[in-house]
Amino acid sequence: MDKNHTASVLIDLSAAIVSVRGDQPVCLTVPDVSGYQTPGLPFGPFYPDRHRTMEIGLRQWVIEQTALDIGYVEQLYTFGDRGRRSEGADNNKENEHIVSVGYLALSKQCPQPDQWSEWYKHFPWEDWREGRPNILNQQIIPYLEAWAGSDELRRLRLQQAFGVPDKAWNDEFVLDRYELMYEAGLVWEAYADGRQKEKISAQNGIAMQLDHRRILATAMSRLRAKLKYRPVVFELMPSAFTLTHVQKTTEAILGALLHKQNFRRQLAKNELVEPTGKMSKARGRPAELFKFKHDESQSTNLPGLRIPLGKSRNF
Amino acid sequence: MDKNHTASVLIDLSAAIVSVRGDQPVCLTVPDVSGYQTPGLPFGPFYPDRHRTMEIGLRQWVIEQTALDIGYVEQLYTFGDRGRRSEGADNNKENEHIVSVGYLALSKQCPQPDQWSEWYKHFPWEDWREGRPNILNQQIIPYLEAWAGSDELRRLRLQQAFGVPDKAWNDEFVLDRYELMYEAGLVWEAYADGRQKEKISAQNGIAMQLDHRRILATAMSRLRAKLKYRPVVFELMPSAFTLTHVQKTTEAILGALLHKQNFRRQLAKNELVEPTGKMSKARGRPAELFKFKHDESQSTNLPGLRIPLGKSRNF
DNA sequence: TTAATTATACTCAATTTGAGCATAATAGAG
DNA sequence: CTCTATTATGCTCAAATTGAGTATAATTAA
Repeated sequence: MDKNHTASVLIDLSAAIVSVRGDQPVCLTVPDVSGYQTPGLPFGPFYPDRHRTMEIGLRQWVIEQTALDIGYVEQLYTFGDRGRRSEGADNNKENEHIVSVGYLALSKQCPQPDQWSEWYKHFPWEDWREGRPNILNQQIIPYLEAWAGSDELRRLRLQQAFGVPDKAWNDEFVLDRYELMYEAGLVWEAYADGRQKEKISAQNGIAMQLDHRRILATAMSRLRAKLKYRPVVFELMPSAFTLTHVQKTTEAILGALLHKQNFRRQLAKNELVEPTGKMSKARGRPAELFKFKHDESQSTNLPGLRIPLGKSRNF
Repeated sequence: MDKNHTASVLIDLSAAIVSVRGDQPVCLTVPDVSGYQTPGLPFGPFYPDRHRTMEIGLRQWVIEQTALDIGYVEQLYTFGDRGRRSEGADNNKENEHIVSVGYLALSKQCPQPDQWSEWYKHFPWEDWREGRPNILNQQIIPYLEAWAGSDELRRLRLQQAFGVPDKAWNDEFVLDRYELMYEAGLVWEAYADGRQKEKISAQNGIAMQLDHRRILATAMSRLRAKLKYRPVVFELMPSAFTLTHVQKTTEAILGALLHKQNFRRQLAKNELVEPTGKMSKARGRPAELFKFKHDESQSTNLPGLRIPLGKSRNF
């Protein structure tokens, strides 16, 4: 190993801080700084001699910058290739390289509505709650088909990620779909990174700064997967809630509708909730209010919801 | 954010390169350098201006140093806290901080037997193929019970990780168990890091350098989990194999025995293998030789083995 | 030729899933 | 006060999957 190469880097801790507002999953964003109208994920530097672990460092700047109470935090992925980042007018001395460590954090509340951006504005093809999104057949699939042409490998990846022509849609493959669209030049970021010469015509969702939409896609994939075997939904719920509320929150994240009675059966079987004795009042028959049965410390290792793995989700 | 703190770090890419030799999962290790008799995982520095992504950087030094053909590579976790590392006599200028990015890599072969270390020498409590390991009841559990005392939180974590007293053993919680043992001062690394004053008497598995045993535990957890829903076993198999061979390999990684007929039914149902027409010859009735049905490019997104999630595994 | 060994086909009860109907409890309209 | 819209919840039932076998086949080694 020769030493003619620099190995010193700066570390950014980027966070996809997720919450659910009404029936929409949202993500904390910071306003545009680059001149484009693209929001970004919040991030802060990691100071290794100030914080013992990166997670502590992350929690620190989240508290300082947002005053949010984030309970659940999970490391997503470490990206060594940030594309255009290092050319910018940042405060890094002499064009130093930046590695970004992406985190997923869950928040029960989302105050200051304008700072939270809805997932499906950035990924309109991922919300199947009202049937197959039109943007797929009208925009995305035809473009991707053309891009694949007769390339066998590309067609296989297309089939895997988007289920075309005959396979089922898998809600967990958010990242795969985004990366395929990036490679095919179907998202703005591909143009911004110089992979694509012409600016694309269609707005395939609102773009984000740097690789932030990729980090969000990673967060969505991970959260959708985790939901099915660990009880993380409750990190997004208030202390007391109705079963329907849990279901609506789950459906928002999955971008798909679930069978009501079967959903409740899973909750009951796994003993994830217990009644508070109180009732909610709204339109219709009042619903019982429940609370999550277990404390934070062990919540990550509990069974989860056992949601069907993607059958019957092909419309 | 003040700037009185340094933010510049060096990046190590550490790899748990896993293979299976006979009926034992093994991991590539490098000999001791620190004077203790503890092996370590191989690692190399990341040069951000030489390699576009960290995975490329990793593959590069693996090829240079080991000449191994690693197909499957997956990022595990990025650790910001390496304990004793920065005090060492390393070649980093002025005590620079090191962040280590852990990777899991799978190799079909493992030449040079002395360089590969068996998993269960480092984690003897994780191999349940011949029943519940004695070391649990004779060493580990009594110590942990004493450590927990009447602390409610500690007892809960103990129950989660080790299943005591009445819950089932979950083969995926390798990391949780290791970290609990570390906190309780039951492994050598806790002593080496200065968390534990006295050197522990019992050898609870062979220790490793720095945080390498933690990285290996992360790799084991991830691989055991992944095995159940993605067909990664085939990354450890030769091009043609018998169904029994697949099962033995799976059992080695899980550290648990599986029901033969049901295992084969899963393989058949998910259409993961296809016959080659050839037969193996050994003792007993010859077995048909199969090959993995799909190419590398999509293998990560295929269904997998759907192995029971940990029932009936409490002896 | 026989025993030991390994492979594979087939069976069956228990459990889980997918999908639905039936009934209960409320608010608000008339 | 009664009816209707609305939401909650209990219950059923067929289909699929899982867990745990038994039975039989094809080899090698003695």
